[in-house]
Amino acid sequence: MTESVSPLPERGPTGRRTAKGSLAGKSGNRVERPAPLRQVVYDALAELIINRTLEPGQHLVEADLAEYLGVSRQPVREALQRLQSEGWVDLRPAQGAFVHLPTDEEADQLLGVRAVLETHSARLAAACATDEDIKRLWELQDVGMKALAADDSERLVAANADLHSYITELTGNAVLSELIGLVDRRVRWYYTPIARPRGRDAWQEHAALIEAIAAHNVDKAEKIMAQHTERTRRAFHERPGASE
Amino acid sequence: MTESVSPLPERGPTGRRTAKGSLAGKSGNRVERPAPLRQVVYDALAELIINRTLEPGQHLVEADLAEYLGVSRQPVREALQRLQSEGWVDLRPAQGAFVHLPTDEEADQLLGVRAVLETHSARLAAACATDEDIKRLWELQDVGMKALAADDSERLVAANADLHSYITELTGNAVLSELIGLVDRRVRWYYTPIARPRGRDAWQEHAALIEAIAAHNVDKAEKIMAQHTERTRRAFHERPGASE
DNA sequence: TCCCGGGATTTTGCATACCAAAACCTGTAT
DNA sequence: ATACAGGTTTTGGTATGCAAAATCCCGGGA
Repeated sequence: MTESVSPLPERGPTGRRTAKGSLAGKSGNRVERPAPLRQVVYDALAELIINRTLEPGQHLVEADLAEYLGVSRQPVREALQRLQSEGWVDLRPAQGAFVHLPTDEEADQLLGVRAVLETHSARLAAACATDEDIKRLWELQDVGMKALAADDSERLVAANADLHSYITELTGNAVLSELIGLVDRRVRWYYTPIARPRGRDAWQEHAALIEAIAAHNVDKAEKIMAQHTERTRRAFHERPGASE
Repeated sequence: MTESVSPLPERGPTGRRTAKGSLAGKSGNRVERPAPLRQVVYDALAELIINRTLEPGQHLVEADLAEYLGVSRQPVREALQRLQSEGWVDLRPAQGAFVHLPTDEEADQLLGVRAVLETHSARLAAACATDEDIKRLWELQDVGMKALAADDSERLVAANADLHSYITELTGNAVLSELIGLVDRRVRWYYTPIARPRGRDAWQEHAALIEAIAAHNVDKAEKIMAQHTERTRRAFHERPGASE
């Protein structure tokens, strides 16, 4: 074998020809595409982790998960790696995946980062929200108040996530939205146990926040969000069972 | 086949027994472990993308990359998926990977997020830096000044990344460091073309920043970092070839 | 000439099978 | 109890096959 490595085949700068013609740029109702299996597996595992079916620290064996989900090891491996990159599992070399054990310190750091990102997000949202956006915010607020009245913890957490998520989308900064999405989803995991006691205050703060955004008062929106996220953080530390 | 899906095997709450005894918590000189192949492939591809061997928009064919790197398709797939999650490539379903085409808008959004994170990072760093840390910061500053004098663009970008990265580590917030690491690495990709003109000013600002951190003046450190990152953003927009 | 359409080709996504190395577990001898 | 030796489990990687989807190519019709 004297042959050296073969060079990468030349495929041109764009690989394929670029889209052109009258349809370019249209949002387009894409044809329905079945989700890749690795994505389905990812969602399934994330759900199992969030609802504590898979307990923190538990060893996840690829073959078992594959059999359980009725797929081969490949999509399971790929899902596990993504779960690792997003902090849901730890992948120990030659040992496999373990459901991540969140420490108090880590949760605090995560809540700190979240506070920074959400605060900035509130400022941007206040700057550019339209009347339509405001209307939608009040609708989401209403969903949350209903969940609060029904004392439904799960729906409450979901509504909270929806509201925060919608605010981040208002910013028009896709990078920021995506990052907050990652952080918030993990925060949500830690947050569940304090959702109930924190609920009433939190949703009052939400109302004040929406008012500030509606008034395009960027400084006020920023300040309220900073307080709101800081209080959530404090609530986490004062939760029953927190290590003092 | 009347058998339903089998339940997940019970493996106990922790899967394995937890470490205990006198060695618990020690940092431990781990035995040398060869890097997983997927990691090697990831690094190799990231390098090829950063140095523009793989051009933005180019179609990356798994089989070709695998042959080029002398590995099978599996580690290549896994590396590509991680590259996607970090914004280096776009993975289009049933079409494969394409080197990400950064748009001006996206770069701006990224620089915006970076500004927020780095600003917060500077504040935390100023609050808790030790004398040792300060010494190290000045050393890194020195490396940058030398690269500036030598007019070595590549080393300049690297030194810049090192300095910023070290500041984020000072915060003691691992989540924040990791997030900034992700964002900064992408920023660095866009940043390279403006490193030279921005250089002299940037390193003067670095010096002022280190002084503020050394004085534990959190507000000043925050303000300087905010200005610093905002000016970098501005420099990007005023770069030669920017679409007005 | 330009557009359209159908078949050949390429590439992905996933399944299956297999293997070496590493880590783990267990039972035995000290 | 501790240490060791051998068997088992699990990962990480390779190779291969295949269906579905997307692309490409080419020839015919407007």
